[in-house]
Amino acid sequence: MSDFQINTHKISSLKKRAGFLRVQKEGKKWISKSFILQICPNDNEGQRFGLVVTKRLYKLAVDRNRVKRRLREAISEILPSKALNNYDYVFIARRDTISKPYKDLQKDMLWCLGKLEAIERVDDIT
RNA sequence: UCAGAAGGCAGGAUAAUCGCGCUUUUCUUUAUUUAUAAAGAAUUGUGAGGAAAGUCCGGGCUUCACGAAGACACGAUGCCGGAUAACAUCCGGGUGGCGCGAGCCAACGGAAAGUGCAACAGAGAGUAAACCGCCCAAUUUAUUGGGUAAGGGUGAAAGGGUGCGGUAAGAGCGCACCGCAAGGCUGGUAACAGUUUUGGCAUGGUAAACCCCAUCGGAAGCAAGACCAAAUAGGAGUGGCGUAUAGGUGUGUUUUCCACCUGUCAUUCGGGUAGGUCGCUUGAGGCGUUUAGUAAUAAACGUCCCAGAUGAAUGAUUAUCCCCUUUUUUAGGGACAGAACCCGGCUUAUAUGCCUUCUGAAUAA
Repeated sequence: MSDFQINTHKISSLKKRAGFLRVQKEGKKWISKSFILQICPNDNEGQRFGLVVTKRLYKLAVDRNRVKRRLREAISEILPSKALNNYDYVFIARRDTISKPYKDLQKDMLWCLGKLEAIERVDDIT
């Protein structure tokens, strides 16, 4: 498993409720103004991401779809090149996600990853 | 020009970079029987709505039930004719109401089958009733007995209305006109309309109160359902015999009959959760022309293929233009809102712009 494979690997999405629950229970999380990020290592299944946009947050389907698209766009730009492989990432939308400019979303994502990745690197060293 | 009425259309535009679903073609790699499957890359085409929404009706499609007779429910619809696969929809007409008008609105069958309901006021509220008044009679001159629904008063509503005659005073008591009811005739497919004869006023309202009448209605839904299939549990189908007792099933409930099952014997073999594939988009399809019809719509011909996802693609960022608000340099904003098996409707939300026809008023010719 080389670094080259990480970059070309296509990120897949979490599809089962069980996967989300596992990340929530076993993973670590960091909260930004745009969203909440939860991460958790998986069994060599590559990078996987999940999106959570509850109906309570946005009443209209149009708004929920818009939030998901913006987050997915940012994920596909950042995750494969910057984040660790063989981890599951779950993004939970917050009330401000829809009104934040796109650049702020990118910044918050890098910030969250940085905070969480730093912890993981310490584990790798030890 | 102003004020309105009816109907229809559009639902920001263009470009650049990056990206997603499905799809066309090609190439590479891997596996095996020269072809197919899987993965990756490039490439072609395409990718939300008028309401995609609410899930309120009607269908298609799918599975189950698709025995007989009887009784009792339940739900929906409700002027007439037509359109349609069907409808609670649509079109045309009738009746009633509103508006100067164009037009709009209508749960619009039955109250002489029955039951119920109506506060307060009022003498009396439904087989009418005598408080005041009017008239007659009697007498103790102020009351009693009787007649009377024309007048007053009460009320949402007082048992036909107006006028004339009539009378003690009155009264459909009689007559005329209007209304009402029943019958006839004429027009209309019909709802209904017109007209005429008779009656002599009976039958107040409420059925989105129960109800009655007529018509219609099997149930559940694509998480329907079909197939491939790790796991797990032991069963499932078919045929014969039996059918004594008892129980169960037969899709609103229930009764009777009837059938089947729970029993036993023989025989056959798969079973179906995770996951996957199909169902899944060529259809009561769109567009155009012609013909028939007042119209809804139908027919014929030509032409087009126009989302098919499944933790759910249809986007992100930037620039220019357009529109709106504004402090007119600039800044902010772009209605309602996102397909989930598919159609026909209904209902609700909807910034802004545009078009057609018609009505009323004012002015000018």
